[in-house]
Amino acid sequence: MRIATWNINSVRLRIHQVLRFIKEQNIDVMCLQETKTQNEFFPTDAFEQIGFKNYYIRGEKSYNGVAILSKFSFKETGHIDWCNKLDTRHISVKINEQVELHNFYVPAGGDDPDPSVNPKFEHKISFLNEMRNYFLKEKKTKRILVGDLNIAPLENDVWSHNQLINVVSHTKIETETLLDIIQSGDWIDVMRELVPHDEKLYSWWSYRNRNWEISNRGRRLDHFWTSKNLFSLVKSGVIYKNTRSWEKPSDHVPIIVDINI
DNA sequence: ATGGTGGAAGGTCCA
Repeated sequence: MRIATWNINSVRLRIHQVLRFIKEQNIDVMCLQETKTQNEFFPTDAFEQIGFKNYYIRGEKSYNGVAILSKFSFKETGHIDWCNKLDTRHISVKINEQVELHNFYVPAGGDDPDPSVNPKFEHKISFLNEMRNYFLKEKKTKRILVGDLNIAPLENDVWSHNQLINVVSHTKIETETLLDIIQSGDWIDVMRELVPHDEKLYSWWSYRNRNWEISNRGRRLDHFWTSKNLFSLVKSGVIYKNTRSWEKPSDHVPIIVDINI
């Protein structure tokens, strides 16, 4: 099964890019974040026309929004209203009898990495703590977790560890908390299991840099994890950088993982 | 220290 995750930054604006990506890369299960539309306006027809007749979407006006679309049938297992907010940042499904798939859009956290003055950063940290506590209780299950987690946890997940150490997405509290979620939840960070830690690895390049490819000031904000008890079935994984060069691109690029389930 | 760009809106908020 070939599963992909992509922060698409408006599914309606970039529907043709998503369809092109799915067809060119022969994706089976497509997970999206930042769809930025209510369910009634989600372009489900376009997905159905390429054989993606199964979907679980959860969106709101203008912000957030997550979706899982698939060639194969699955069972919706619901969503959690993290931090008691009714925002659309999470859904989960069972893609077979055994395996649960979680799709997350973690809060970006605003600019100031001080939870006492920046409520967005406080929200991000609270969200992460709730994620940690939730998955502590799920250790025996077979799980996949994907999405835009808005944190680059390792030194070579950013273009300059020293210059970004006080920048939201790479601060100590964020990176330590994310690594703790991985460790305490028996997760494997698939892309980092496949790529040595001394190699730079990014999934996002800011729109604010016109020469994004030359300057290459990226960050690895997007993630694909499996539970430890599932990782042996992972056959390959890539961060598919090509889409960042497409016309009117998302600032994030997809991750593709092949897994024998 | 600042601003750089993009999306959904049709204000400005958010990234």
